[in-house]
Amino acid sequence: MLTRERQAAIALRLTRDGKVLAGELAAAFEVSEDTIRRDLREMASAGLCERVYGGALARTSAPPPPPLHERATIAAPQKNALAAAAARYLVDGATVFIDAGSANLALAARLPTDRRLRIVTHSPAIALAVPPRPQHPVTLIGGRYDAETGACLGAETLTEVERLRPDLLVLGACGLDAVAGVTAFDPEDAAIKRRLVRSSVAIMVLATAEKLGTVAPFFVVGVEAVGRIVTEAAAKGPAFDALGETGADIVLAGPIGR
Amino acid sequence: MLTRERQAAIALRLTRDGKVLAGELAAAFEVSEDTIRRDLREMASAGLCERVYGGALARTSAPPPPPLHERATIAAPQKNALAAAAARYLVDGATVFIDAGSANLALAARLPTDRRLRIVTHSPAIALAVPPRPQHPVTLIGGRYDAETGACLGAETLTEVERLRPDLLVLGACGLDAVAGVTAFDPEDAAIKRRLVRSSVAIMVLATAEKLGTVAPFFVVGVEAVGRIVTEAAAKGPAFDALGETGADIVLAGPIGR
DNA sequence: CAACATTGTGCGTGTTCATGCATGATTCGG
DNA sequence: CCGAATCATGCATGAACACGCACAATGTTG
Repeated sequence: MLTRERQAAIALRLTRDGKVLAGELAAAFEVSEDTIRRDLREMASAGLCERVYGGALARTSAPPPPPLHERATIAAPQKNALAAAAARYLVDGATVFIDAGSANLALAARLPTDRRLRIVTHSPAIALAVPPRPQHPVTLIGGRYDAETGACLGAETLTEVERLRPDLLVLGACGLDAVAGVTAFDPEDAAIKRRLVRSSVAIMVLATAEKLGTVAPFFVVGVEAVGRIVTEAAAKGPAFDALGETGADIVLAGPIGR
Repeated sequence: MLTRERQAAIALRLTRDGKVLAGELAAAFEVSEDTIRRDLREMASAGLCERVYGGALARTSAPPPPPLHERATIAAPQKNALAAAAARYLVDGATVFIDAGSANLALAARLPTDRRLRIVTHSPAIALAVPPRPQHPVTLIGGRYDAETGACLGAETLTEVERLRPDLLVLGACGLDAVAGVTAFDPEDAAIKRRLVRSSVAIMVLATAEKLGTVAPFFVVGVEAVGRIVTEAAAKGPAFDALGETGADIVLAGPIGR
């Protein structure tokens, strides 16, 4: 029996019984308990189960996706490169709505200091990320705070958002696909995004390579409405080519220092 | 049995019974009381229970307010009387938005059968309460369901709501005061209510006696915007008199059979 | 083909953990 | 204020554990 095969069988038992015992598994698969423990350790570090004394438990509740400030630390170089590339398209004097998202957070942190930009956001993390400078005043839209998306959502936020007419919307995308368009994980988030799209003059999306070609459950807007997509050179592939045919202005971000 | 498993079982008993006894648990799980005490200590430090002499109590953080269908059973005769009085003001052919609330639920259940009324609501309970009749078509507005208020709230709901122009809004009021106006317990609920008020032609509020003169945290609309208030004869008092001076049409509901 | 790297496994060793018991302190109820 | 119940703490014990090492099977390179 292959190791991966055995681990898959353990995962099956986990979902079926909610727990597994190390000794039990060792007997069932005719391997030593050490091997089982190694399996469980591996699976736990991959987030497939919770390791406890005597065995392992199935991951209870929803596997909590890392909050925004943690997402910001993964693939940080790529996101900084995206932000640097996107920053070139922020025109002096514009009112820019920055949607929630880790790539957008990077943009907020490295706004070009040589241009005046009025920043509006419904994400507290982004509001905090903008370095305090007189040329970059920040307006934070409030509402019911949702830790998952890292933004304020709900009816109150929507009411505030619809009063805005930003020159540029830096839209966050949980998924970006030529056919499915921009999609989001949360229905409330998607509703806010849709409203933002309607009221914004121009739209720009920052998307790391792994977002391209992926689809999240809730539709926001088609790609044809997005004027500019900033992504990585590493993203080239079928999904990238399909996006290029939609007419959007695609900007490739290289390493920062280029 | 795994330690964590046992603690989960204890947590289950806690939520079910509200309390647990150390000796009882020791017998049930066939471990020493020391082990149970260790469990309870651990759980208490994790905030899962409150440690007391002899056992532990469930964390009484949020006292769960009774859901809508339970609130409907308290003061039911008064609410039915309000509903009967309010029903007289539903004009044939009107589109009526019925806001969430137990008094409004009573109204939905006893709509006058001799008039055609297009019912719109964002409360599933109210949609279900309307007896299925061809002259009373029901439109349910969706969104994120909130069990506390018994209605759909959030950005999606607001988006749908603002497309409506109902002839009459039967507004729910958590508090009704001559000075503070109509107020609500939930900010999201209040935001939806405000939008409904803006788009409705006429507004009617059903308020039991105990609502009069009370104030909830979130402002919805001043009393001057409410065209008709239906309340109980038993409500007469200072708060009632103050309301009368605002110019609203005050309707007193008597016992049903009068 | 031979030498080498990689991987999965089992075993030995020392460590950590869960548990029950003993002990003395604390709390409760009368 | 006293006895009984309950508790926290320390300790002993055995089970479960992580780690390092050896070995075999397999794949890789020269």
